[in-house]
Amino acid sequence: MDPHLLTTFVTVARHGSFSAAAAELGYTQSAISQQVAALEADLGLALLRRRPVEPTPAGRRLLEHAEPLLLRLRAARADVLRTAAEPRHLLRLAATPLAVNPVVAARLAEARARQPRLEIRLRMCRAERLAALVAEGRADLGLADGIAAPSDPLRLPDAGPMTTTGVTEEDLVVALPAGHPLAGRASLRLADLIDARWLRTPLCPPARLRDLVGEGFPAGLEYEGDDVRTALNLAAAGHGLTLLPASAVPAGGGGGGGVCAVPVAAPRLVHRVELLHAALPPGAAADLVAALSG
Amino acid sequence: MDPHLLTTFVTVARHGSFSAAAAELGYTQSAISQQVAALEADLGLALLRRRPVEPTPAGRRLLEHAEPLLLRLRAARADVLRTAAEPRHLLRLAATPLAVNPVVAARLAEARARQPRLEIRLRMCRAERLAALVAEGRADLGLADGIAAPSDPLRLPDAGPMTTTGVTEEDLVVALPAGHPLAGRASLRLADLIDARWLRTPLCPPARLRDLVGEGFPAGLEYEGDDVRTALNLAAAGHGLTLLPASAVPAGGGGGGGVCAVPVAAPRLVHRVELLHAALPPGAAADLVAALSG
DNA sequence: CCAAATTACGTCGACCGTAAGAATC
DNA sequence: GATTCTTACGGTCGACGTAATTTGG
Repeated sequence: MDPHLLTTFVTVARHGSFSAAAAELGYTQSAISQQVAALEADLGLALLRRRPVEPTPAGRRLLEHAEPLLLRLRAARADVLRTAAEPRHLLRLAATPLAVNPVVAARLAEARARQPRLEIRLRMCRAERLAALVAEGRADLGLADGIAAPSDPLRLPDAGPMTTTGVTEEDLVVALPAGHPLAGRASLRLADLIDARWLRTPLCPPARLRDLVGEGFPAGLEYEGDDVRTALNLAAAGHGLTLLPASAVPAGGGGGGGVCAVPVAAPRLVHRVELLHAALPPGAAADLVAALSG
Repeated sequence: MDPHLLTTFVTVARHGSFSAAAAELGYTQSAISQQVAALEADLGLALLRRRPVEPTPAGRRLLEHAEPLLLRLRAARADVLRTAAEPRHLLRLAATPLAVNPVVAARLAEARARQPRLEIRLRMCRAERLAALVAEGRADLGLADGIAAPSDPLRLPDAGPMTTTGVTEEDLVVALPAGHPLAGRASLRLADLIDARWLRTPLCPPARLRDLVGEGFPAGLEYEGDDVRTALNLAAAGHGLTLLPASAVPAGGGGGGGVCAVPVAAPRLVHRVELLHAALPPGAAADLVAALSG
């Protein structure tokens, strides 16, 4: 179970070819063959079927383990090395699309006002990748958003020891087309919407939606992008409902096409933004964390 | 970052001695010294201060990563090997103290009635260790209990890809001494108890309690065991309140000393039991999982 | 001065590359 | 028969043990 052999195995499985893996890793075919053989000998069972090269059941199981394992290994290395890094003034921030709400943006501004030398590079990414980015040190700080019960932490993929801090919580609303029968309501319950069509978008993770609304709700349009205005336009046009933080839906229901935001009364849920970071690089990071935490 | 070197490093740190680690691992002092040196050279920084032997800040950080990392490595190996294991009729079950409630016990009985050859060895353990036990294959199935919002999964330490299934959810009650001012109430809110003294016991994880009740509640007695009757007796005697599943508190408020169980009305919480398992060993396991899932 | 970690050095084994040998499409 | 993986074999480098050396209490 040497990580070295594990990466080789993963690469071979991904390419479906020993020679391609050899090319990528800078080894000869022969070495790859020996490494795979060594791993199989170590475990005492076949991991790959040859010609065509594809994982056996045991191999598939190992693949499920190997990826997070290697991620955590890289994360550990990055985290330890960070303790000896020199101070930086450029902070690389990674955020999910809905994480930079007005409050977060304002706090970032405060921090920059207090620390003129502070530079921030903000990069967007999906929630699943965010923890990995931060863990591996490819981002210094992460801002993740999600739906949770009030004061409950978000469920983020575990990529090793990391600090998570709640930043904001705000009301959750359902974005309805202006003409929808429930559009005028002061609030509604998700249970009332069990038959509604939902917009499938990474803005509101489908897995979470399934938990909340129930299994097998009729799927509306699937929008693979993460632009909020596009999602709102789609919602306004009746392609499906969306769960969004209140601040993401323009007030008054005006705008282009008319969406109406109705707060979710039950279950009690909030849209939560969380800050996550591994060991902080010395420098401006600690101040920014403090500023964001409020 | 060879796991081999990592285990050596962890062992040295735990013993605070190179020679002791050498004895445990079956190496010479010299080898240990070289291994630690190799790890430090690889990372480019000191991990241990010598004489006395204790971790540097970077070393402490690495230790935080190393333990879960090595656990996951063992877990991966065990999981893959299990795919090739021969069928077993003895199932090793691990459970947290409150997980085997009447419903779970009844379902276990059903399964045994249907499968006469099925043997079950039940072993108790704390929640923190349960996921590790199952992941490493030292138990085939795990039954974990905890407090969560209705239909929300439990927060278990992540020890790799595992299947979790909800088994039961039941009401959560506060165990109050019979004479307590709130004892007669039909229900109460946790917010009402913010100033109460709580019994600190692994039966109700203190971390979770802090989340629910708030920071810095006055700590009552700390009970390190996990016997429910003892906890009830302590609660009856006024040492502090406890959150328990309804079925754990004898009805009628009678019993030895008098505790009164008052359901928790807000926040909406349940006591949840979850079944977790990695790859199922062939044999009776799948049936048992089905029986427990209801 | 003693216990304990480091360094020096020799040996053995692991791993990779070259090259020849199977196996499958 | 060509491509692709496997096996054979030799060289190199790394890892461990023995033993001498240094360091710190």
